[in-house]
Amino acid sequence: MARIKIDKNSSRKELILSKAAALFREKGFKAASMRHLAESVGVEAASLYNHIKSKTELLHELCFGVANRFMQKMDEVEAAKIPDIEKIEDLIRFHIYEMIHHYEEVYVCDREWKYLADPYLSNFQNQRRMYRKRFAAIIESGIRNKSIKPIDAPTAVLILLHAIGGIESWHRSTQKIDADALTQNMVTILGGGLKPTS
Amino acid sequence: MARIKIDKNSSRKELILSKAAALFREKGFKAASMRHLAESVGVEAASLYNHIKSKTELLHELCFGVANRFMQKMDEVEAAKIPDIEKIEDLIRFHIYEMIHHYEEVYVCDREWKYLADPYLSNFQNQRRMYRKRFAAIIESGIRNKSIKPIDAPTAVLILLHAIGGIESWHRSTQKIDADALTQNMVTILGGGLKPTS
DNA sequence: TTTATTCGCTAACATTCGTTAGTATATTAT
DNA sequence: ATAATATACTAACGAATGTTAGCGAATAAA
Repeated sequence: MARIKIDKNSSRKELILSKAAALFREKGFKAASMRHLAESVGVEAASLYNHIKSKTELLHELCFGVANRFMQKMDEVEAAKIPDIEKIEDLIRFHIYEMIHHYEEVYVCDREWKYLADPYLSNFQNQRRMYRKRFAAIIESGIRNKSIKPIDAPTAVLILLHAIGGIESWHRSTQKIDADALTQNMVTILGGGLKPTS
Repeated sequence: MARIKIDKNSSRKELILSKAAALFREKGFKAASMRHLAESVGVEAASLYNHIKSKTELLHELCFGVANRFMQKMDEVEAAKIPDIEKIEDLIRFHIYEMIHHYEEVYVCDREWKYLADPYLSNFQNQRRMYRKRFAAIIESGIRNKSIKPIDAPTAVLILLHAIGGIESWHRSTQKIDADALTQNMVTILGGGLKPTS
């Protein structure tokens, strides 16, 4: 009956959350069972409920943890006094950074949010819609001042966000180039597709 | 005890397959139950088994149906005597076309293949790896003859494929631009990111 | 040291799952 | 009309699921 081991600065709940992120990412939320999660934590399934309220709560916390970070970044970028194209590249770099350094949570947030229960589900969807609108607004501003090609902004946002989601494949790839090179390549290709062919 | 209604040129199994695609897309493979599927077909769950072998078989057929179409297209494109950049745009257009016109199956193939059981799983993963390799080879050829920017080809493939997967969001969007415009926008952005800034 | 609290355990629960067996009805072939 | 086949039904199965109750051990507070 050994207790869950914890480092300082991380509660038992946080340990469970991080194991849950890894498991949900690997198996998918529905396929991941509390008994699997318990095993990966090193404990019996029932014991988890001394720390968490439900399986869904884990998903809530993971999804909103990620969503909040992205919203905060968007606040910063909007407030910054830099050209639109730099704002976009800044956001792209942030997405890539998050995808690389908080891989499991970001992936889960991206692919498993549909299993959230209302009212969290609607809430999450609204946040996501809002984020994309704000992203598109930056692109549209760039189009108006001719620093970005005249394209359909929502489509561009869609492409950018999903393209970055593709790092998932990179992350599991065996022969991966280093993270900086990856970032540079992505910014080149994605940014290059936006700039006008002068 | 009314039988499943079928149009000519489509067997009962094909009807079940198409309903399964829609259901797996909406709920995810694990969350979609045979009882849900039965309901959407208009029949009791057990009755499905007069037409199919198992739930997993449905996933097999959906995934490999899609995968085979893409492989065949790749054969054609490789054999065509056109510039590399056109090959790539051709593939991009094909991906977009498939995503728009066979939305449910392509989406399921893209996101739910991990629930395939071996040996289908390994088989599918191999095909996928192979497809990307061939795609990357075209890009590398384009780089060698200077018609494409010197970028990391596998990264570019990753971006292209996932970007197109983003049409999923477009498909469910309320205010969607028309399909041709979407295609043109995507080709502009993605193709533009590859061409050298002359 | 005693007391209170945190936490992990076993056992069990009600559901839901994919699937099978067995039977009855509808359609097709003879 | 009769026989054969295809297909839908009800009922039930064993397994797996998320979760709760209740008990004892470990830790922290007094």
